[in-house]
Amino acid sequence: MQDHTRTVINVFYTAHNIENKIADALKPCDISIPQFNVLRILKGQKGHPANLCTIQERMIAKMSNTTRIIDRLIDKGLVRREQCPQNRRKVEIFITSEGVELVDQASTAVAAVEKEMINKLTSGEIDGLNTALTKLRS
Amino acid sequence: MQDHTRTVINVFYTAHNIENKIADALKPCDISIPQFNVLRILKGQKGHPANLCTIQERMIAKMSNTTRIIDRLIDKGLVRREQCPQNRRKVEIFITSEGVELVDQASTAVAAVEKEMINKLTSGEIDGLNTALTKLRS
DNA sequence: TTTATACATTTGTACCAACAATAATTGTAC
DNA sequence: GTACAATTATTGTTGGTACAAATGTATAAA
Repeated sequence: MQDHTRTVINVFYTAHNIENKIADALKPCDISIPQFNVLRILKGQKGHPANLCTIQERMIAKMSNTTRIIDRLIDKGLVRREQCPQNRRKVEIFITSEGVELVDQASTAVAAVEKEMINKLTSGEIDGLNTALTKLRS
Repeated sequence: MQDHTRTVINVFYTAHNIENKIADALKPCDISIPQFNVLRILKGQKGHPANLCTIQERMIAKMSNTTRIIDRLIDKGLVRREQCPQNRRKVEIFITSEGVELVDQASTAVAAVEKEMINKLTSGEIDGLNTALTKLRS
């Protein structure tokens, strides 16, 4: 296999591996990674609601999917959706108290997994990794 | 945001970005990345067929999904499926001449994208990246 | 004011992935 | 040789993602 292919596969494989570990950590909370991300963004709003637009900007996925991810969070009672009174095109998403409780629990579990992985690298290696990844995308 | 979270997101974001670039390169060939991977494995068999098992081992996806990915390649006339005469539980997958032609074309396009990205890094950076990624998974 | 354009979100379609359950075949123990 | 387990592949279900088209609302232009 050629050098460039090997490195690309390494990035894929690692990302996939990390995703699996985080998904496993979220399993007791019964939420997916995208659902966790939405909850985390909403919690960061500190009580204020967020439009779909705002949520979308901070997620990797496309807008059209954000609607459906939120549908599932509503089914679970973790968020609430209301039409924005100032601009009725917009929709405001609120996190519920159940949602806050769950995202706190989930964050602890995810942070533990992340730390365990990152601790395998020196701080120099972490810097190098971040620099290389950013260059790859540029 | 904490350091470990930032690095994990960087890996995700980069992997996603690379996937998008490769998927775009495959668009003219009208195949997805998993479909391309199956074709590449079959071409590597150099004329011999491969069981689902064998294909599965070299892919990230689960067995159950490999069946359906191959269904789509059959629809496009790129591969053929036959029951293995020695062990009728097994299924042999053959690549067609149309499949070989397409995978050659696709490989060229993908390799170009990969090279363009990797060329942004020095060979030292590539080594460091590979080492760091492998450590992350270990 | 009517028309056009842009914005914010939703819906439809096709594909991929994880997981569980099932079917068919083969291997093994007795 | 029959009962049971293991292997190989398929199917069903749920959730995620990309892309295109559609809906409803707001704003600007004629």
